Amino acid sequence: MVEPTGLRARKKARTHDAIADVAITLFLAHGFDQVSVNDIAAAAEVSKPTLFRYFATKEDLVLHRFADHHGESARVVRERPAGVTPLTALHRHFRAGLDRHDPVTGLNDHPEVVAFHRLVFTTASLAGRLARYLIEDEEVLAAALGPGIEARLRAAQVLAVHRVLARANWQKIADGRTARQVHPEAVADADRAFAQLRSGVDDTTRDGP
Amino acid sequence: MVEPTGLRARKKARTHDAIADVAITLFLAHGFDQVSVNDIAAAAEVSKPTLFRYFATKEDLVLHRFADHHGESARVVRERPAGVTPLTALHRHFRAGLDRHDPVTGLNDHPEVVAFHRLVFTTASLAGRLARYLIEDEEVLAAALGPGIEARLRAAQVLAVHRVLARANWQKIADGRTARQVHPEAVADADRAFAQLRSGVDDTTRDGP
DNA sequence: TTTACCGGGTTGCTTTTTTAACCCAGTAAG
DNA sequence: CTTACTGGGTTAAAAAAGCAACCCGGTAAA
Repeated sequence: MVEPTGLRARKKARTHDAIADVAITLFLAHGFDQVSVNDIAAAAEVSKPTLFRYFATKEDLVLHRFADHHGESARVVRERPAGVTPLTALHRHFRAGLDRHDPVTGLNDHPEVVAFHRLVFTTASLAGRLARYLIEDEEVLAAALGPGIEARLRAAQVLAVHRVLARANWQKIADGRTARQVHPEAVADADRAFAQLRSGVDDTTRDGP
Repeated sequence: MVEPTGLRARKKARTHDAIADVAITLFLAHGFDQVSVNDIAAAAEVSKPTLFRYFATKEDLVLHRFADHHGESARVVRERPAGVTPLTALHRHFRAGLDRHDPVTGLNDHPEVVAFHRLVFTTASLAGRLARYLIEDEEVLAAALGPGIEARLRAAQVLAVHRVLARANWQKIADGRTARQVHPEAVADADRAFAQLRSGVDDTTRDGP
C-alpha cells in the first residue's frame, strides 16, 4: 500500500480531519440535529461543496470513524497467518483491540469517546446509517470467509458478537466504571462468546487464540 | 475600497502571512543566504510556484514588511486635513509612529524587531532591494507633492530624513537602550529635522505639528 | 393557502495550488 | 574542460477549493 506523501495528500488529509473534528465537536456540544452543515462548513472554514466532497452525507461526518474500520474483519481473515482459522484470527484481533482500548471495542473511558458513542446510539439517523455500514461489513466478511450461505451465516454471527460485546463494554463504562476495571470481564466475555461461536461453527479445528 | 471577506481572501491572507513568518523565522535563525527558497517552501508546506506567486523575489519575503508601508508618505500627504501643509502632515505622522513604537521608525526594542533590522541592514541584497523600495516611495511622494523638480527634491529630502532618523533610533537601541529611554531624544531629533526641513522648503506657512 | 425561509445536497464555472519539468547562472569535482 | 549540483525563478497541465446559484422537501408565517 503506497500512500502518497506529497503536499496534496497531506493537506487533503488535514482538511478531512479538520472538518470531521469540528463537526464532532459541534455535534457533541449541541446535538446532531441542532447543528447544520452550514454551521460546520463555516466553523471549519470550508465551503459547503468542499465539505460534501469529503463526506457524502451529514451522517458520515460522524460515522467515518467507524468507516475507518470498514472491512477490517474481512481483512483480518484474508491476511491471517497460515494455519490459523478465520475465527481464531478474529478472536485475537478483537482481544488486541481490547488490550489497546480501541474505541470500536467499546472499552474506552475517555469522556469524549463515551459521549461520542452516546451520540451515535441515541441519534436515530446515525444508528440507522451505522447499521448500513455493518451490513456492508458483513458482506465483505462473508466473501472473505468463502462462498455459500454458510459463510454469510458465520459472518453475521461474528459481527453480531462484535456488536454485542462492544455494546456491553460501552454500557458498563457509561455506568461509571473505568476501562481498566472492565477489561478482565471484557476479555472473559469475548473468550466466552468466541468459544461459543467456535463450538458452533468452527469445531473442526481447535487452536485457541 | 471594498476588500473581500470571503473564505478565499481569508485563506490567501493566511497563506501569505504563514510563508512570510516561516521565512523570517528561518532567516533570523540561520541567515538570509543560508536558507534556500526550497527550505522555506517546504517549511511553510507550500509549493515553490505558490511561494513565488505571493512574493516576487526571495528578498520580498523579508521586505514585504516595508512594502506594507509602501506609498504611505504619499497617502499621508494626499489625505491630510484641509489647512495642513504636507510637511506638517508628514511630521505628525512620523511623531505618531514614534509614539506607538512603530518598527519603521526604528524605535522598537523587541528583540525580534531589532534582529530583523540587523538582518536587513547587514545583508547586501536586502539593503539593495530596500533602496529600490525607497526610490519608488520617493516617486509617489513626489507625485503627491506636485509637479516639477521641486516636488522631487522635497520628497527626496523628506525620505532622507525618515531614513536617517530611523537608522539613528535603531542604532541607539542596538547599543542596548530601551525604546522608552530613547523616545524623548527621538522626538527631539525628529522635531529638529523637520524644523530644518521646514525652514528650508516650507517657510511660507508656519503651523507646527 | 400561498409564500417565504431553512436545511441537506448538487451543479458549473472560476480561482488557487500542486506537480513535474525546465531554464539559467554559479561553482565544485573529476 | 567537461560534468553534475545547487539555487533562484518559470511554465503548463491537472487537481482541489471556492463561489453562487440552484433543487427539493419540510415547516412556519401571512
